[in-house]
Amino acid sequence: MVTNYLSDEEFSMLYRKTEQLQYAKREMVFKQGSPFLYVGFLSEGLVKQSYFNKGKETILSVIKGPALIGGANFFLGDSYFTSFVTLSDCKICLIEVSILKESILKNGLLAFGLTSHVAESFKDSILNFINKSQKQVQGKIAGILLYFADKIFNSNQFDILLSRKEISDFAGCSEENVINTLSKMAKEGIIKINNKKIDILQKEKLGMIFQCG
Amino acid sequence: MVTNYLSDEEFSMLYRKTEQLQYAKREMVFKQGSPFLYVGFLSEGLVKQSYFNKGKETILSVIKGPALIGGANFFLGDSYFTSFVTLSDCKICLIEVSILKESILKNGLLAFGLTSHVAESFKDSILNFINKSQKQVQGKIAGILLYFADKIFNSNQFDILLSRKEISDFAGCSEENVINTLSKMAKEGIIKINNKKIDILQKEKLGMIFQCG
DNA sequence: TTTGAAAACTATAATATTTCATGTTTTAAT
DNA sequence: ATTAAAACATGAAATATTATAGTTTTCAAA
Repeated sequence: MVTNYLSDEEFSMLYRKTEQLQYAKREMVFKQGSPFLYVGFLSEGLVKQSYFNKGKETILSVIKGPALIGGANFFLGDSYFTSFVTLSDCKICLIEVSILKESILKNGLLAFGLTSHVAESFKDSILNFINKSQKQVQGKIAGILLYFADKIFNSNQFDILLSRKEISDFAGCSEENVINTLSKMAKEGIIKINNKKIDILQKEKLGMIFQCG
Repeated sequence: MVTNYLSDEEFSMLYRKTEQLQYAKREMVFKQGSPFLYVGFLSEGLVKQSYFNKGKETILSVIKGPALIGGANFFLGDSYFTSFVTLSDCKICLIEVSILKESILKNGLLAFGLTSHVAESFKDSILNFINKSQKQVQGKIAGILLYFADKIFNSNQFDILLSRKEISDFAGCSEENVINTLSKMAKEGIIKINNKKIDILQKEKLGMIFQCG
């Protein structure tokens, strides 16, 4: 965690200047292209990170608190590289970039910690893309379902907070393909779907599809 | 450039410990998974960066000197995340990680410079993947050709140093699809191919294919 | 509770991509 | 110069993906 690298003084400095906010589902936290003024500490909730290009959305990741969001922009220029939108109610602290920057220049460890965090999240995104680029749609979708089950909800039964369109923007395929693939999996008894509620019935089989597909 | 952030003392320190090496075409510089001991300063030549997974190669980027290679591993663990292989004869300085690390801890600016460089190259990779995920094969291949023409060789006539298989590992499609697409473009008079030598005849058209395809 | 819009779904047709089989050319080593 | 291996090429069949269009379901506002 980033806070591990802060002295008490630095922490209270940041904390005093910090605003903790409550966000509803589907609120924009940071908008791609707008001035980079805050980094967010997502203490509770789920957020999607996406990139928009010619009206097309690509979802880079779904992030679960506690986590830092927007940190990568520290090293990328003056405006947000991607958008962050809540998928559930969230609690987020906004930390002023100018203040965090001061702390970073004084505290090499904090800088290294932040950087490592940013690099890791980049690495995750890239591994995700590599994975997708080597798989067919059913494999990608199996991967997304397993990700939600194991990394986000720690349960085989969950409410996938993304629409079918969004799942397709995450997987990198058409919406119909997502719908078809999910229906087919349901027919084969691998999952049960009830709108956005998903129940993984045969996890090993789903794992196989992810590995092979 | 990274050297901008070094004091004279630091520079000579690094320089004394540094080995400048001559690499032939198709030599491995850093191997994915091996211990991260050196960062490379590629002063001359071309290098490909790839990730291997279950025997499948994914080419992340083709890098032209002068450039830093392997820097991202600073923030990613103890072994190389990707492999780097020369595509042409190259001159590369190997810089010991332990020594660079010392300099970085002492010099916040150097740290920030290195980090920004790393973040930028991650960003490029991600944009590249996003681009590919939204395009069909002809669009991806057009993009690769334009990249070589504009970013690497500054000429519409060049020797693409990748095999058809490698182009497919870069574009994310099958080898035959690359071959077919290139042949089709040649038949339509958009490019001329003679084995690895490529001549872009109708750049606007290629640009259109890149944009639309 | 009704109603209307958005989202989810389905089937089918059209398109794109991969795979496979086969043959040719190029390259590099002897 | 010869030869084996690798790279390149081609076309056709099989498969995967997208596009189109119409239907049903869901959800929230009136």
